[in-house]
Amino acid sequence: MTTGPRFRFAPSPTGSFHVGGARTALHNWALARRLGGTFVLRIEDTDEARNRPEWTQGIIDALAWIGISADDPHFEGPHFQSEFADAHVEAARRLYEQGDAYYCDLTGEQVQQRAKELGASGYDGYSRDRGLEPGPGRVLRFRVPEGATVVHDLVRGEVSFDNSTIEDFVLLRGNGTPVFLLANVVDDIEMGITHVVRAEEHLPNTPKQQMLWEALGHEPPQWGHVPVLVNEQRKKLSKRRDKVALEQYRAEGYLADAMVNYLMTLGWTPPGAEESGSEIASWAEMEAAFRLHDVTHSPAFFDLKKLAAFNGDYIRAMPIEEFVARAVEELPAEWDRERFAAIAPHIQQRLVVFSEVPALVDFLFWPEGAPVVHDEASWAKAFGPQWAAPLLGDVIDAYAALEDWTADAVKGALEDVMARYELKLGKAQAPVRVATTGRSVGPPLFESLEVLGRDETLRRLRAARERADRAG
RNA sequence: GCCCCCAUCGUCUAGUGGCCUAGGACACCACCCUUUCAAGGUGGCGGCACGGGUUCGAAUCCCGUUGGGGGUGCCA
Repeated sequence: MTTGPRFRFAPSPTGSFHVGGARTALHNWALARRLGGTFVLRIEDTDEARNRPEWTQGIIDALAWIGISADDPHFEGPHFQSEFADAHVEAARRLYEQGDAYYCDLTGEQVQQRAKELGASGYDGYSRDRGLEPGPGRVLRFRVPEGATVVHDLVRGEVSFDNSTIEDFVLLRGNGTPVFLLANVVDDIEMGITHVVRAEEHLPNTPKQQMLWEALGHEPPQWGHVPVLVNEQRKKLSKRRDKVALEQYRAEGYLADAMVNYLMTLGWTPPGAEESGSEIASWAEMEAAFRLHDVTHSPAFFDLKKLAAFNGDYIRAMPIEEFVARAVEELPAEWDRERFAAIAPHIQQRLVVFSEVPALVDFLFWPEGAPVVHDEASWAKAFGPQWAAPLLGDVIDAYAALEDWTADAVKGALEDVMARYELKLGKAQAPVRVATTGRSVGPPLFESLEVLGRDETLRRLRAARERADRAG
């Protein structure tokens, strides 16, 4: 066990990694590294329905993707909650023997029934002084002491709870298994955790857990509750309604650095943002500057548009070789890599996510001689004007006669032709673009045609000319 | 219902009593550039929820209201 503060990240395996979890993991990671401490990964695997080995690997992979590497000396784990099963039972036994907990034979339904009759809000302490022994179906409940519990939170300061509003909560189920509240605390004690940084939804659990730490004879950890991430309805991001799987963003071609940078701006401002007019910051900068004290107190909307903007920025900032290497992953196997590399510099600044790559350049990879499928709206617009078809004819002649097939030459030839029609380039390029790419938007035309090659360009141009003539 | 948290442009935020006629980013709009679309440049729109205090002075401190959120399980 290392010295220094010990942070923990304790996800339960569910088959996908939540972006909100990613953010708290990042917070813990930044703190653990900056303070020379340890980031402990503990998988909360006690719910048997959620225990699958591949899910654990999924968590490790997701963490690694956002830079939290299991190979880093500050990383410890994975540990599993199930490792501490004996300690959970032992802690419960101790609490019972100390008189800090007692058994109760009421079922959940009976508790509700009583509360209803009494007009109380929850369990009323019915078995507190009944001296019940352990037994099947009997739950162990914590005897909440009188007074108040004050939680010192690194994000929000002092939060105080009147203990009379906290019911005697369950520690051990009727079947003897521990509930989250107990297991979580015992795990943290066993692992020597000093800092519990997690989402705000756990704040109401905190006084209960703090009492448990104290009853078990330990000084409670430093707490830090960061605000939750919400959707446009301002509800907590949920797996059911919202796109929350980190894996999905990764698959769509979001860059890990962009995701990390964006996530960190939620509830916190990276250093230098004000002066530079940019929230783009490296992990090293953010790690060095991150303080829980500076984290905002209110929920943050997870904004896809802003994430996209970050991603576009990061894509544009990539060295071209790196960009090509990443973009190529999106291409069908049969597409020529060299041909793609030739056009790559022209699409880099037009991307938001990498999954858009194939659709941007597909016209360069259609099988030789295949008919161009024209987008009809684009065709109608480009070939609406009277001059379009004749101009296309002249362009064909000019291209056929061209000595060099370079972007500059191709552009020059079109300019010569369009001058006779008294057209501007913006207009004149339209029929050529639609004829060769099928669409009215795309990468720069002449560079594209250079890559396409003279023969294929001419073939597509002639096919379009024929179609235009046929239409009259 | 009860407990807790929160409240600055549409969104993310800067702001910790005077530097604020409230700054930045994303989005949006306009213009410039231009080979379509982007990118880039310039400019614009737009906010301290409300009401009381405290103070010479409040976005900043206190109280209340309203509004949002979270929790309230023998889930985690």
